[in-house]
Amino acid sequence: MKSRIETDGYGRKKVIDACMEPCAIERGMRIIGGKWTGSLIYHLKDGPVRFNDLNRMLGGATKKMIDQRLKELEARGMVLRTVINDRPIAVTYELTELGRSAMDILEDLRLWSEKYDIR
Amino acid sequence: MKSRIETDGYGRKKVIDACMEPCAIERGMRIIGGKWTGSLIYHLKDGPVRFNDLNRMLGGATKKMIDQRLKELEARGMVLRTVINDRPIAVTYELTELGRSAMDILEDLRLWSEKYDIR
DNA sequence: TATTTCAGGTATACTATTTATACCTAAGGA
DNA sequence: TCCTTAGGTATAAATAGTATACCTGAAATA
Repeated sequence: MKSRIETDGYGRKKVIDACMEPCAIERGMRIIGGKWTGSLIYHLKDGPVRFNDLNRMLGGATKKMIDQRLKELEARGMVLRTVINDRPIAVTYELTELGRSAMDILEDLRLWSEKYDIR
Repeated sequence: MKSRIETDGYGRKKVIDACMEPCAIERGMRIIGGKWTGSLIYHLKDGPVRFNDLNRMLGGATKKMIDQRLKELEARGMVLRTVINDRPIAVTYELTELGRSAMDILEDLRLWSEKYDIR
């Protein structure tokens, strides 16, 4: 975020150093701000959860969405997928250290949302 | 976020109290997690900025996106639009108190993004 | 025994959001 | 005169998200 602005005598401003590609905020949001991603991470905060339980916990998200988000997070090393049993298949998802590192942001977001009654 | 989980002897878990509608995290994300919204707010942190300057600062977002996001944020009372001049038209956008209240979250997100080199 | 349920997903079709590109009006500068 | 700037809007195409149904194998229910 290097961009600066200078103002001339007429109140006109000039951008001195625009950020030409997604800045840190934007890059972060693309990860934890994807639809359902934040909720997903947040619901994993207390330890491993199984796929269908996540699905039930996030009323409103489809299995496809959950699946896709979990795969994204796994690919980024934020979530760990473990097959705990095949036949009957059973899988759990849990946060890695990196995944857990986002919890503070999400907790702040939750508090903010509740404080200002965001709907 | 009332949902709880109970585990039986086989590692199977049951959701006791699922959140059936978007929880606080999700509701918050729908506001500041929209594409470009976080960046937009963040770039307003140092005071009023004009439309085309925002457009230049957020390399990658189109005017249409910027316009739409600013209108959303204005409608939520997070941003204030002021016409400082007509003929030649000049408009500035700035954060309200509510808009400013989201800055801590965004600042944390920025630090997180940079610390873990999120791309 | 037959049907339904659950696990963890995938397939298909549809809708909504985002992007790319061009354009608008009025004023000012080269 | 032509080009640029301001603050947007219009149109079409690409991408993302949703709703719904379905798959395999095991186990519980009728």
